[in-house]
Amino acid sequence: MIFKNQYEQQRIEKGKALEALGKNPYQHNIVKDTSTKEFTECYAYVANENNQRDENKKNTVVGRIKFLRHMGKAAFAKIEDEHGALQVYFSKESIGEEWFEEVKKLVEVGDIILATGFPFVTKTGELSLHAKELEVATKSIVPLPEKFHGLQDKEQRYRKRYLDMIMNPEVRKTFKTRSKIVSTIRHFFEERGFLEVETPMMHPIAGGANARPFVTHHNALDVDRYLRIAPELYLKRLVVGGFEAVFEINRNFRNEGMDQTHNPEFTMIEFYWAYHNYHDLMKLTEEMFDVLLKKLKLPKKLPFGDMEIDFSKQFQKISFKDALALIGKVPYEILESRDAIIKYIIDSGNEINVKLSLGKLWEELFDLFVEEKLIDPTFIIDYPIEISPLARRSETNPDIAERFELFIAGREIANGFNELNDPIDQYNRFAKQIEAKDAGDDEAHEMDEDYVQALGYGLPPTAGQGLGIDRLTMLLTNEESIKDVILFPAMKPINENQQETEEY
RNA sequence: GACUCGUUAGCUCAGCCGGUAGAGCAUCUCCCUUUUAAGGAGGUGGUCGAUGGUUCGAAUCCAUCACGGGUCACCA
Repeated sequence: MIFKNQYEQQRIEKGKALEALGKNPYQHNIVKDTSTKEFTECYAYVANENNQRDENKKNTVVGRIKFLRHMGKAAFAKIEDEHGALQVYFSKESIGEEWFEEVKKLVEVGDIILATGFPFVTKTGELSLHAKELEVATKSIVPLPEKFHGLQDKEQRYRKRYLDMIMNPEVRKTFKTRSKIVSTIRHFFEERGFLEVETPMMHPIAGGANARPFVTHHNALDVDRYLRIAPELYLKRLVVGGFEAVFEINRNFRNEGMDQTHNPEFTMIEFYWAYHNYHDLMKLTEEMFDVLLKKLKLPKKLPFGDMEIDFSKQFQKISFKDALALIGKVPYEILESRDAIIKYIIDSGNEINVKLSLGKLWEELFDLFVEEKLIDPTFIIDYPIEISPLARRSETNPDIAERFELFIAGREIANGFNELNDPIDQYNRFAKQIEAKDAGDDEAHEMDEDYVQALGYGLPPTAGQGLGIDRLTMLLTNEESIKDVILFPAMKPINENQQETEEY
């Protein structure tokens, strides 16, 4: 039996008692004509009326009881709906003696009630609804957590997000903001002529990023499929096909560790823009942040944790190499020497794999000395080619990719580049990845011949970018854990031995 | 994966120099017709995350396991 504790049993009995009185504890066809927010806004004038009430008005409000105070022959219930809260007053006199006595016994915190009556202001000055009718819309069986401290336990908050939402209104606010972020971005791209598309989530080859994929099996075809780690290669196929500006906002899946900034499924927007370059992308990204801050009514000096992020100036642009020297304070003169870099890293008290190539060592230096210092929005440009397998090579410097990443608050937020569209070069880079894979790098890209084939038909000059929606949301809602911006974050199932499977 | 902290009533927590459990809120029974975490009186409720061990005796000490938080690693 699921509802086995004494409180739940008691509440089930109360539901039955309501039924015995001819009151369905799970009504459906109830009519609500006013939200708590509309009620408080509409009747603000009542405070100025002579007797502090307007008995000519009649409204029906529905909400979940969060507080309930019985005072003998009268009672106050604070009800909450999606947009606000309202105090409902009812008494023996107002709803009838018999029903009042039943309500006293059978209605409690957690229940969803419907109250009909007129607006008035209490002695203490709170605009309230004076109920003439009171009905139970939904009887709640499981008691709510304590009213003052609410639900604190993070595990319960993530596992039972619905309860978290009932108890913590700011959680609802965060997810509304997330929704607004997504819709703002969607409109931003649509307005600029981008076409939203949906590409496969199940891939025969996991490509477009360096990550371990989830594997599943398609029975009818008897083949394994990989949950996508990135939509990149499909979106670029669409550009080959003639869509010159496309975007997709959807989930990626990566079979890796979880922490404050990583969830196995996370949301990305990727967009591809033919006949544009990565400088256009950076400009577009700045515009997008501008629009986002305006839409969300956020200040240009955005607080985040104990930082303040300055969006009032143009985003800084600095090359990868300059960032190492100027921001990371790594001496310029060691940057061309693998041995010198290795020595520098070890001397600074860090461990390093001495087999790494120069490009990978630069990446290590960046992660160690630069990334966390990039608080205000900063584009790092001109990446080493060998850590950019899908990016176009610079015409002036073959070691450099025409690529940027955007960092804010010490974190990577976006990654964009001019797309590699030379099919032969792409084939060779895949081949190199295969070698790495054979050498034991299980995150190296796989050969995707169909993709190379697509490039063979001609991918126009195109710039493409990916931006993590979850991390963006963290930034704009000032949340420090990705779990706080994902409605149902990944959690380990509770041990089966401890679960009961008795029948109800 | 490593380290670390945590898991006690429905919820929030105390107890942890070993002697088989406490508070507040909630719930139950009363009183109370303008309360704001309402108030007053009295009650119910817990195999102290699980399994072993040490001990005359374990919520408390030890070990293993489960789940969670944090840090690190992995990971863009």
